[in-house]
Order: sequence, then C-alpha cells, then structure tokens
Amino acid sequence: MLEELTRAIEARGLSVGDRLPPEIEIARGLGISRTKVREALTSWQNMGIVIRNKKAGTRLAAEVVSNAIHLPLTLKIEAESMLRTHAVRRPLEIEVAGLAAVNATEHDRRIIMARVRELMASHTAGEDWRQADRRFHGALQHACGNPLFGQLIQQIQQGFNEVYEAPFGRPHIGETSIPKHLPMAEAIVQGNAEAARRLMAEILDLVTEEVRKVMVTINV
Amino acid sequence: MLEELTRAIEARGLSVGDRLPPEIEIARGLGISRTKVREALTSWQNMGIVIRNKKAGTRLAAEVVSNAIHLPLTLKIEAESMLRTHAVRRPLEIEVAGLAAVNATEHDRRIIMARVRELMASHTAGEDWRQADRRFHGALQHACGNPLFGQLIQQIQQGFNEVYEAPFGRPHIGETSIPKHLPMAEAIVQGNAEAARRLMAEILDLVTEEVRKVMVTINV
DNA sequence: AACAATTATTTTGTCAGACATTAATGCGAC
DNA sequence: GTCGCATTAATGTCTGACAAAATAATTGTT
Repeated sequence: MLEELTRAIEARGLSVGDRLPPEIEIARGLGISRTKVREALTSWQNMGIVIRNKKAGTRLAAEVVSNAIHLPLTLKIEAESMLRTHAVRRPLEIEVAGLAAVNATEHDRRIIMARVRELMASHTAGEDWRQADRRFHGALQHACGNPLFGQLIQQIQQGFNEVYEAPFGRPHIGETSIPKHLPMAEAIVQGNAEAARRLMAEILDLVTEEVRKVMVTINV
Repeated sequence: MLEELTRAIEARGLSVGDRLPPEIEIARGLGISRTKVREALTSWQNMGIVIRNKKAGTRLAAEVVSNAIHLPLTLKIEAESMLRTHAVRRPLEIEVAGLAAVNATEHDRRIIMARVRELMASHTAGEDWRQADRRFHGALQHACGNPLFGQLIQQIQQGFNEVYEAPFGRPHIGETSIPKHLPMAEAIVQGNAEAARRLMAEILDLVTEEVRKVMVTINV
C-alpha cells in the first residue's frame, strides 16, 4: 500500500509542500478503500512525511523516495542509507551483546538458545530467515536488562524498514554472518561478555561488507 | 489515545509477551471506537511495540513506559533515553550544518534566515518555540543537499517524540541554546562550514546539559 | 466600496456495523 | 496417537454515514 502510494506520488512529480488528492480520490484511483489509504497516510504522518489538515487536505512534508528495485540510482541511495543506519546501530547492538552476557537470567538464556536454533534451522532450510533474525536480536535486547536499548534499536530500524526494506529484503544479504550467530549466543549464555561483544561486532561488519558489495555491483 | 492505552496497560501490569484484550473490548473499555484503537495499535506496531496476529490477538513486543510526568523514576528513564537519542543525532546534525554551509542555494539561504527570525520572534514573544525550532532544523536538513540526513534525523526523532515528548515538552528545555541559532544561521549563509559545525555542536551540547540538569533535579 | 459577520462547502476525523481472512483449537475418524 | 476437518475467535478490510474544522463564498453594514 505504502509502495503504491509512493509510486503514485512519484509519477505525479509531487515534491515537498505539494498537496495530495483527497483521501477518497486516492482510494478510488488505487481501487482500495479509504480505510487503507488513511492507514498508510497515518503511518506517513507518524514518520513526519505528510501533514494533514481538515479543509486544506494532506501535504507532503518530506521528500518521498521510492524503493523501486529496478532503478540502480535508487538502489545505491538506499544502500548508503542502510550503511548509515547500520553505523548508528552498531555501537548499540555491541553494547546489548555485552550486557546480555552479564545480565541474562536463566529464562533469557533458554530463549536465546531457542531463537538461535530457530535461526539456524530457518537458514539451512533455505527459508526467509529475516524474521527469525529479528526475533533472535529481540531476545538479546530483552536479556540485556535495559529496555531502552531495545526500544532505540527497534525504532531506528523500524522507521527505515517501512521505507527501505524492500530492495534488501532478499534473503542473501547478511548470509555470511549467520554462522557466527551460534558462537555468539553461546558466548552470551556462558557469560563471556568480551567474546559476545567481539562476535556481535564481527557479525555487523560482515553485513556492512555485503551491503558494500551490492553497491559496487550496482555501480559498476 | 496512545497515552490512555499506555496507562491502561500499566494499570494491568502487562509486560513483554503478554496479550492485550481484543480490540473491541479495549474500545468498549475506553469508550471509543474500534477505529481509534486500531489506529493507535497500528502506530505501536510500526514502532515495534506490539505484534498482531489474527486469532492469537495482540501481544506486547516491547516494554511500555508511560510518560506520566508525576513519576520521578519514569522521568529519569525518559531523560536517559533522550540523552541517548541526542547522542545519536549529534554527529548527524553537525554534519548537516557543515554540508548546508557548503551546499545551500540562494533560495535555501533566504529560507534559513527567515526561519531563524521566526524562531527568535517566537522565543522573545514567550510562545512555544518548538515547532519553529523544528522548522529551522528542517530547513537546514533540506539545504544540506542530501535528503537522507533529514530523513534519518526525522525518523530517529519522530519515533521518540510520540512516546517521549510529553515530559520534555515544556518550552524551557533548550532555552539557553536559542540565542546561538542566529550566529549559526549566519555562519551557514556565509558558507563558513567550520563555524557552522562548531556552533551546531555547542547548541546540541547546551540541550544535553539542560536535560542533565533536569535529571539531577529529579534525582536529588 | 470596504470590511465584518455569517453561511456554505470541502476535506479530514470518527464512528458503527458487516463481512473476509487467518490461525489456533477441539473433535472425530482412522 | 495422529491426521484432517469443522469450529471459532481474533485481526483485517470495506462501506456508508455523520462530526468537526478550516477555507471559501456570500451577505449585511457602514
């Protein structure tokens, strides 16, 4: 839905300050209900992309960038933005790994091992392991004892996912890092904070490396 | 709406993994329509706070922290989270200031000066200057030439605003930094990147300092 | 004619109700 | 006991109506 809206806006060449058609016309134009249009617009409103006023209608407050996968330029921009997000997350995730090694309860440890096993299984089965990955990292964030880390990371990632996830949604990104998850989980369960931090850093850097490769592939 | 839901959840003592009542019951309980409840839950879903499943219902995926101003402990947690957000934004905002000094067009420069004048006017008039402040920084982000900076900052801030803005919404936070905005705007308009970066850093650090003061006040 | 007050209109915001879809659960046949 | 089917309880979607607000138009007054 957000994607269709994005495409429609790009096709019209709308930019910051411009007004969108009334909700009901958008709905008719896309052949969906006003409910869905409103949901998408509310999401954009929360992200600060549009401003809504009663009689005045809805206006763009930020530039809308499509995640159309076929455009090399767009893909490159998205790769850069992903690297940036990653750079912000990196120190947080590392801290989470270290804290989890120290603070995890017995219950946390069981969940962490269960999640990492799910991740490995999902990966070896050739499925889309992204959700399993998210759950695994979620377990770490919960185990670290400070809910603020988890909230911060999730909000940074979440805001981006909605706009930027599509092109990198294909399962092969981050694949090299998967095998490192098991040793890291074990380090956390054993309470080895130093090893946990080091392995988390290695995992994140492998992902970064793979995104960079995609960029090169695209740019050449 | 989100606040009421937050309070209701706290009152019930729900924590991560627990299930919320069905939407229709929440609606009845709060005396509002299911539409509004769904809107609020969708917002939380986008922020990664709840997970929704058809038959299984809605479960908490992250701890919900009320922004009730009367609780010292909560306020302290929120102050910490604000400091963290600030630490993430700091390097980005500084980069934006530097880039804006180099890349701003004549049009951008006029807008920046207009916005900083609005900010000063709003402040001397004793009004709530937060929106003017946001517009000013938005102008800088637009002028810096790379829309990704603006999007990143806005999304980091936006995700937090919804949950954390209330307690620090009172206009006095950041007041000492306001007078520094005019010199910074001038530095940018004059193309002095170094000065722009330095002044932006000073502004951000003044805000940090004020948040710290609030924390001390609360903790003593 | 200029300006103020009032009315009309357009658009978002909210609501209620119905139905579709999905996934857990219970039950029965094998 | 286990597989499959029906049940069912929840979210997801659609429709239509009305409320609220802000702009636009119109009317009244000086």
